[in-house]
Amino acid sequence: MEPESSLRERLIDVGVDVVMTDGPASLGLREIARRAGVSHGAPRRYFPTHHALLSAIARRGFADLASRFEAAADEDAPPRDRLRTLARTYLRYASEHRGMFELMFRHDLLDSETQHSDLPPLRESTLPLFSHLVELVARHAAERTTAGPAAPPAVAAAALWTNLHGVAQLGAWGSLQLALNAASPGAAPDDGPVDPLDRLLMVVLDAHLGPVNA
Amino acid sequence: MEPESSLRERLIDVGVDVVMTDGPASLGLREIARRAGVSHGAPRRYFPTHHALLSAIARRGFADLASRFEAAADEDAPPRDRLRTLARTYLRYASEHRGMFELMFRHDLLDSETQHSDLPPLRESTLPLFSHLVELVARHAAERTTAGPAAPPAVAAAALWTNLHGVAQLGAWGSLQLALNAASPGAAPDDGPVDPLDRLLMVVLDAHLGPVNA
DNA sequence: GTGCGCTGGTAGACACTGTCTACATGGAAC
DNA sequence: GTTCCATGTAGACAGTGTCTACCAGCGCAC
Repeated sequence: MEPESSLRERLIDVGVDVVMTDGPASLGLREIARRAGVSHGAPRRYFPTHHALLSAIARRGFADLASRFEAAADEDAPPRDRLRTLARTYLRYASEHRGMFELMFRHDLLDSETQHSDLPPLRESTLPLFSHLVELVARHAAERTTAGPAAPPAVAAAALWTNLHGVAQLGAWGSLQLALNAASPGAAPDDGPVDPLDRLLMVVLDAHLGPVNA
Repeated sequence: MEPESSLRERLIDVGVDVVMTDGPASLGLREIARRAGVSHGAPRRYFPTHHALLSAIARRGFADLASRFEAAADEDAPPRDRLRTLARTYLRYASEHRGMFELMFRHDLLDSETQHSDLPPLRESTLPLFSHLVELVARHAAERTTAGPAAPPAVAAAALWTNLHGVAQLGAWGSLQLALNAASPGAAPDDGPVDPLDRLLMVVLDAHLGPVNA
């Protein structure tokens, strides 16, 4: 029923499906072609190289993530709440779409610089998100009345962003759970009233945005 | 002159050299064997699989990093200073040994779980560092007199660690510089009196450890 | 209507990879 | 002096990404 779903889109669809279920290791060019039901040379008509196809798949991931941010945004909420849901959305995406998230930051598999049609290069995909983050952080800082030479919003936002990314990355690897369990052996794996990663997120937000009761 | 530098060690040496200069993409099994001057089947005598050899190379990286921490440690300095040099050491290592750092966290290339001789599995390589971090964070928190229900040291340390890792990762990719430049277009690439990444590090430390003048 | 060219896909070759297996070779133990 | 084992060689195998030649349709000028 889809209007002439040209092979180009079908290849990306298949790739998205593969990376979601089996991870980037299964994203071979021939494998994608096989699952799409075409010969191994067919993708070449639309993507000059393997990396180009993977980049198109990753682009879907960035677009998906951005749409989740939009869907979860509540324009009327105070900046701090908006930042919290933004952070939660980021971490949820990373943990629920582990394979895609991994691909999105595997710059050795992507053409990060070159642009293929009239789209901007992949590396700039996170820029709109980042500027949004900067704006929210700036508004939050403006509302807080604590004095002191606050860091420029861009730097503060970068600090928060890198922290979220680090949590996502190390959490996806499992190192985080390992380290936390090793450091607090008293607690059972998940007997606490709250998910340990969620507790970590609260600490992270408190660190970058100040305690909630200030 | 080396006393019977058995091929096992030589392969690791060559691998370390390769990953330092050309990155993990050039760490093919046959490529390493070629540069070591042996046939492509030789490594199999010492490493049952390609991933095992890569894991041994990554292990060198973790050991190197740990020794740098030891070398830079000043036992008598206050916890906050020690944390700062630790953070600096981490980020310096990541930026100066980009390829090795990348390999160390490419779990798809490593045998993170299995142990090969009597060594602990690779995934636990960061545990000593982390417990050290927990200890320093705890001591720092104890010295600070600000009241409030501080987070448990393990969680606070995890928050700091993930932040450092995120800075290292996104910094290595270049996204950080891109984002910061895009957000503050007034500043020339490097006209500030201080390296932008260093400034970011200061903000990160302030966020997790409290402002320096408290 | 009959060629023409072009678009979109096929199929095979090439060099390369990691793994496996059969085979040399050399030195030490008995 | 012979056997045995450790160490390395060399070839095969399936698989990869890329490149190139080919080929089936199809619209379209003439």
